[in-house]
Amino acid sequence: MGRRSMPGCDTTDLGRCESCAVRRFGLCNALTRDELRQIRQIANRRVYKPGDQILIGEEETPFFAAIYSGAVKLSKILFDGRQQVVGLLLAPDCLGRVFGKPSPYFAEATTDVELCCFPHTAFQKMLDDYPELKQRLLEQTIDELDSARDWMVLLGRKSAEERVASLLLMLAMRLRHTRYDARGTDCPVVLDLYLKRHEIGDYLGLTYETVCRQIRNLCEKNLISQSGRRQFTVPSLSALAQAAG
Amino acid sequence: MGRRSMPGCDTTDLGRCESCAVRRFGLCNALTRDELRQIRQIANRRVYKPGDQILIGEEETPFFAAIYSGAVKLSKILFDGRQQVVGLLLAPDCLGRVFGKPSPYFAEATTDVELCCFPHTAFQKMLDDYPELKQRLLEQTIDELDSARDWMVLLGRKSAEERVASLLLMLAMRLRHTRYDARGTDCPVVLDLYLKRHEIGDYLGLTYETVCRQIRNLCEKNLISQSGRRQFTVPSLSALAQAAG
DNA sequence: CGAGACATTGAGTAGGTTCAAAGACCGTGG
DNA sequence: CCACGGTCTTTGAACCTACTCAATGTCTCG
Repeated sequence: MGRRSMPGCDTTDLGRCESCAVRRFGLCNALTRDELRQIRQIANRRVYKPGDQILIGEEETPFFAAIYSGAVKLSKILFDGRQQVVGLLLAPDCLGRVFGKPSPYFAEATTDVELCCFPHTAFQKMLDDYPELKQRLLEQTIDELDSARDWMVLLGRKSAEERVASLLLMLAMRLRHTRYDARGTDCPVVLDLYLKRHEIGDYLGLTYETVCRQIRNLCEKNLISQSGRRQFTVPSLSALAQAAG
Repeated sequence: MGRRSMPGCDTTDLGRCESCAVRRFGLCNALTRDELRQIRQIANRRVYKPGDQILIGEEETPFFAAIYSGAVKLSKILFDGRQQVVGLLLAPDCLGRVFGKPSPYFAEATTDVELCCFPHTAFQKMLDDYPELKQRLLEQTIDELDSARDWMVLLGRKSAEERVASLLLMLAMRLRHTRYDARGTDCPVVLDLYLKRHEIGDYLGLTYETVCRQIRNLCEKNLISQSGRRQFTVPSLSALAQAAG
């Protein structure tokens, strides 16, 4: 597994909060201007390249972080190497444990990633001081739980084709949501899949060969088209949703 | 699906908090005596029989509840009837949505169940007034998220035999934990599976026939023995853990 | 241009499903 | 108390989806 470069780590420079997805849709949305100014003080920025390990299963978590940009793959690995991706974290999501406990997951950057990291004790203090923040964290955790359970349905009960369709649909929906492209509900969506075929397989509980074949299937049915190896166009979300179960 | 009897509903009578699992290990553990006295006031008790629907997908949740006794099956159903159980809730667990949003799950009693129910607004006020309580709720939600992700590994990557072994292991561990049977780590455990074969299948992403066959397998390997149709004895947890992956 | 990683495609196989039938258990009522 | 009906469970045989193994193709980056 790629550990190509050491994760960079530099401090400050966060006048960027204004345009940040975490501020607009995520955790920091629960903060007033003053509180935001305060959380900036304890935050520091880290950047990663595709393939970098951000967290290593069972090791002490060094921080709690919000994702500023990029995509992070969260996974668990069985003793014999079988792997299951348990989450794909994008822009306004959070990463790591709140209370400093070791996180039982591996987290790997699948694109260039920028994190906004908070040291545990300082962040815990923020949580205690600002109930809105803790409330927001609770809500986000509940949403994550819902997604995890949706994925359980996918893994337990859906066919290979439905799984691939579901993944593309999920990403398309997310994209539409954070971009606020609320044009007519059913216009074409172009989306980038930041994952290799192998990783898609580990996310969907399939082998990569099966993923290939099912992508071809969906193309032949005109439910999607490939504009690049990892870029797809979805002509109709509702048609895709049909195929996703 | 069984809707055999109307759920009963009576009020008060909660001097039972002292011996309650929710008090000892769950939410109420975060409260002082005084605060407990207060939460009692807003609580009311509901009882259900096996097969009763407690929550119906997408309907407004009538309450937030802690489980006093019994087992509740949480599931999602696909348009064509395929079902996936996404959680099995036992004694100190909680049920329903905190903020009154509709819960996207079906909840069904699989044994006799007693719930301790809190109306939304009153409970939300408790949460706002007692940060410890909210903290506890957050921690429990994180634990649930971890379990859900463990289940994703099971559904995505484990064989039928490993799945059945994992389920029994999980229940045995839970049982040992709440009963505080900390005798030598590896003594025999007797456990009741409150689920029919069909429900086990829906939990493990298998058909009930496969569940049957795998139970037989495990018996033949002496990893478990059946003492009743739904009661099993696990001679060695560590041996079972081996088989569970 | 070549090497390596990633993706695609094909053929054969296996684990789990489906379909079918028989057996065990439980509560009910004669 | 036993017989009956329904539900749940067990077992068998055929089938199918997704996996495995293997070869070929394509992209990227030095």
